[in-house]
Amino acid sequence: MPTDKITSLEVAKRAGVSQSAVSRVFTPGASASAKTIEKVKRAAAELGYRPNRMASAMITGKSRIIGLIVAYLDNMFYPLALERLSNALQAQGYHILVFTASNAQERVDEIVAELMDYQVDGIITASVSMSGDLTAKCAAAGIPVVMFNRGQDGVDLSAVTSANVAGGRKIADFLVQAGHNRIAHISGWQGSSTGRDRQRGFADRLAELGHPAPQIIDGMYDRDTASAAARTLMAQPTPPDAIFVGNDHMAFAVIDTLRGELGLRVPQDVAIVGYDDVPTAAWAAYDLTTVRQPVNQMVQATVDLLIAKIADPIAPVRRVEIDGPLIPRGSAPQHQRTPHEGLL
Amino acid sequence: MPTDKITSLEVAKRAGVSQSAVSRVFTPGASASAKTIEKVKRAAAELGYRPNRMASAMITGKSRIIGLIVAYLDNMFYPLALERLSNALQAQGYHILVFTASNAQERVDEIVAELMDYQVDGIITASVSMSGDLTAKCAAAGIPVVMFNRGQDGVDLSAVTSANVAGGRKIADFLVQAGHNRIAHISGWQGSSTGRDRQRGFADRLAELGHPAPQIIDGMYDRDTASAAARTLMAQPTPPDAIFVGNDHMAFAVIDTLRGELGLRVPQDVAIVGYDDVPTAAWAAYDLTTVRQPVNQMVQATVDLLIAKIADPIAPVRRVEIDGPLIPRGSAPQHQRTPHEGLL
DNA sequence: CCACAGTTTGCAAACGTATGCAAATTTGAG
DNA sequence: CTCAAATTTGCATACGTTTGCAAACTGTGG
Repeated sequence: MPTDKITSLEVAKRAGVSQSAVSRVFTPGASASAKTIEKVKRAAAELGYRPNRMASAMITGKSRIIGLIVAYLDNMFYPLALERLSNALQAQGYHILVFTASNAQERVDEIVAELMDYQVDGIITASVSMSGDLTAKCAAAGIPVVMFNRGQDGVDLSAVTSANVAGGRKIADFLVQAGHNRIAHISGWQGSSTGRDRQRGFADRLAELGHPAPQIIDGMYDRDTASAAARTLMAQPTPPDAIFVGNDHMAFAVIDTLRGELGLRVPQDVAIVGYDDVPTAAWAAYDLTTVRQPVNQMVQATVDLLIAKIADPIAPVRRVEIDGPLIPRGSAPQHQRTPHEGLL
Repeated sequence: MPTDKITSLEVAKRAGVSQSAVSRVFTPGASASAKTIEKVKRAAAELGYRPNRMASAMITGKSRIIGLIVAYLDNMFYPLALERLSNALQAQGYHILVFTASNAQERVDEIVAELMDYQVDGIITASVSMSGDLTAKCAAAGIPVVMFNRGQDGVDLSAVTSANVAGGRKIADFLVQAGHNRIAHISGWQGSSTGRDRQRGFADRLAELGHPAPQIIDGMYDRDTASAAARTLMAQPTPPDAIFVGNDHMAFAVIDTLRGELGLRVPQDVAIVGYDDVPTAAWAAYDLTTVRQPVNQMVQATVDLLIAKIADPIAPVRRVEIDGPLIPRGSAPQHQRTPHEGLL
């Protein structure tokens, strides 16, 4: 082992300075003369020295690690967000420690405890909710938390989401404009703010436009549940001619079920609109009309909020909502629909 | 802040023992009397004490962090692997620190340096290659490395892959059996062992069966490149009647291009076979015949190899290949094909 | 009741870095 | 060239844990 463990002391010895000098050269805010910097950098380079982050973390309390708690990775929206978050944080000198929380609540508590063991500088939660006392614990420990793509009432945590209510409204406008009059909704999980908000915006806007309340089934953000919901909807005497599905992941399942299992045409028999605009939505097989969640902007906002809170613990809690456009594609055409009674 | 920083010393004081006793209670291998354990655990619980991992990491050199270097997350195979790896490692008390390597080689070097800063106990690389001197550096630093879903020649690193050569052969057998005689291949990136091995198994087996060498285009594991390759193949005077595409991710693009853009029928005009069996392959829109990569087994083998190497640095380097079945689906039916001259 | 082996315990010294403090050095103005 | 102000430097300590060592304690057979 030629280059096993090089400490700042060895570098100091070789550079002919004190250990503190070496430390200062590698500490951003510290003062050192140009001459010292030069000598130390040279010696460090020759020995292949790099500061030991663990030692540094212990003394400063800053690990430069961000804990990410994530539940599902099968909805492509999250892997993408993870990738972008990781890149954005790497650019700032942070890295992501991943914690997968199958789902259950008590697991989240245990996970946060583990996170604190690692002295993480901040926590990002994605597709998962934290209990109130847990957030209290984080606050007490002084760990900034930002919720990504999920809000939570009655908890003073920063959160970044897309403008879900506005998105739901856009879809209502779009479907009404396109001439649909039997409109249904397979909603996102009603236990999540995203699911509720999208549904609320959608239903409220339909009501404003004088449309009857849409039939709604909770799809639970689950493919099978969404497929079952689609079957239920279409088995009725007067099936819908348009369905807003609470996210793209479920929308794909719904389209598969309609086309493959029920022999229906999308969009001719039923128009389908999703939410997220994951890459697959643009694939020809689905060509899904959907509302885009601007991942990059959401990621940037999340990172900014977190970094700000780490730098200044007094930074205020904020709820950021980022608006995303409706992307019209083939599964729900934009133009006025020719009158057509669909199935019946 | 009620519970800010509780150290082992405070617990010791409250429990009426020495600080070392507290440490020993929380250190698996250490000895402590039942009475002491009881007292310490009680005091720790009352104060909400948890050992500081950073301090522990500094002194033992073990961080219980595994570095994961991953390039793309848009091929669903990797998010799934990440999720499974994270779960498997969490079960062993380890966690994953994510490093996204866009792709470039020099980035990987920098990333490994950063990894070493964090004193990671081990490294898993997925969809990315390490240079030889880099592996030397890791070996020198005593950091075990396991390559996931990628082999590398001339480098003594442990690697876990599926049986790619065998998989390629299975596909050759399958397509020949189904009666195809104009067989082409849009290969995985030839810079990767997976791409090369699948191609080799496929081409070798076709030759063994007395078939002419298939036409091969490198799809680079990229959707656009694969689509372009599909266009090129089908634009020929005698287009293929079956294409083996190097992974599912590209196969979806190929199917979209064939059906949407070229107006061809899959499987009637061209049969398509993929590789990976990501969840989307089972979706009705694609219903893709493919060779399954047994993610769970691959993950388990990876974790086992890594843990073994961490526990015992002398553990031998191993190459594990796990065989996966061909999953027949609609994109390339199993039964004998009725004679049919396809396009021409 | 004693000697002895086996446990358990506390003491103190690490681990590698950051940082307050005071001494030493450099800088700049007059 | 001188002196004060500003900057740089080294010393020593602290961070929270693990661990070798020797002392104290436990239980056992004679």
